Amino acid sequence: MSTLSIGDLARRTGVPVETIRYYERMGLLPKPPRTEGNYRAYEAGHERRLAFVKRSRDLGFGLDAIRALLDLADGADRPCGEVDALARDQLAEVERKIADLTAMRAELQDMLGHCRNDTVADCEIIGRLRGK
Amino acid sequence: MSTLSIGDLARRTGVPVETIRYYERMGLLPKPPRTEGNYRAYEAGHERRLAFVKRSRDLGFGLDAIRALLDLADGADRPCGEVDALARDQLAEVERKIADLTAMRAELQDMLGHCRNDTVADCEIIGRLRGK
DNA sequence: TCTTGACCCTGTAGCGACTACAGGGTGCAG
DNA sequence: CTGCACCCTGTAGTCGCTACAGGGTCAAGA
Repeated sequence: MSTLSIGDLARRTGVPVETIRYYERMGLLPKPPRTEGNYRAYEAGHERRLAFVKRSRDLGFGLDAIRALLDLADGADRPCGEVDALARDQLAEVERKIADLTAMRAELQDMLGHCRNDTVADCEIIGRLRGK
Repeated sequence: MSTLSIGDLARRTGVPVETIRYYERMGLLPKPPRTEGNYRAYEAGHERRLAFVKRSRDLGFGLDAIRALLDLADGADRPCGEVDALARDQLAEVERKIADLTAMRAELQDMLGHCRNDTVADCEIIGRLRGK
């Protein structure tokens, strides 16, 4: 056969077996045909779809957005404005998180830079957590 | 009275009422005394402690780390090496997240930069999600 | 043939840090 | 005395997995 077990698919895509089953339950992957012994039997189309999901997850898209992207990807003739909008929303979200984390990093670095390694009573870090 | 209701405390600290009750259940805040009508009655010490928790959360510390920081903050005479270590761990975590998000941002920006706003079939974004 | 072990199945519970009810009680102003 | 804002407990939902428990399947080796 040219079919893949769920374990094969997991190895090829780097997505854990449990996560593949989870994506199926969430409606991101179609239910594959089963073997006589009730094992899932995947084909190349399933692997491509899962790879799409994984790349989208790696870019931080949520499962709802990925469902939408998959739907859009299936309609070849439609304009890609909606795809663009989803990507833009995701970029905005990523930039918001970077801004938050950059502020945290600055404060943590500053706290650590002032640490004189003495007792907790005089600790700059504790002092700032208590309210500067 | 100089005591605060949970709503007062929420307004003063910017921490939602439900979250304050949650922190109490999680052992981050001591159980406050109650009024006759079974309302929580907070004092200044509670407000300081909650402010400490909030500042720590704003820096991204997890609740376990905050519990540890609170314990350390109470022992004034001990050296602050453990505090330092917790802050360093947190900084490393923040830097890891920034690195991940920065890579996502670059890829999203690149995808959007190549979008020629035509049909989904030729869409650069979809194309890259499918596997470049 | 039997057994071992790796794999697969379903269903459910747990994670972190909240958030959102449902279904009730309290307390004060008009 | 009647609203209404506020408070109480307890439980369930969020997101995206992850980790069992308790079983079934299947191929290789003794």
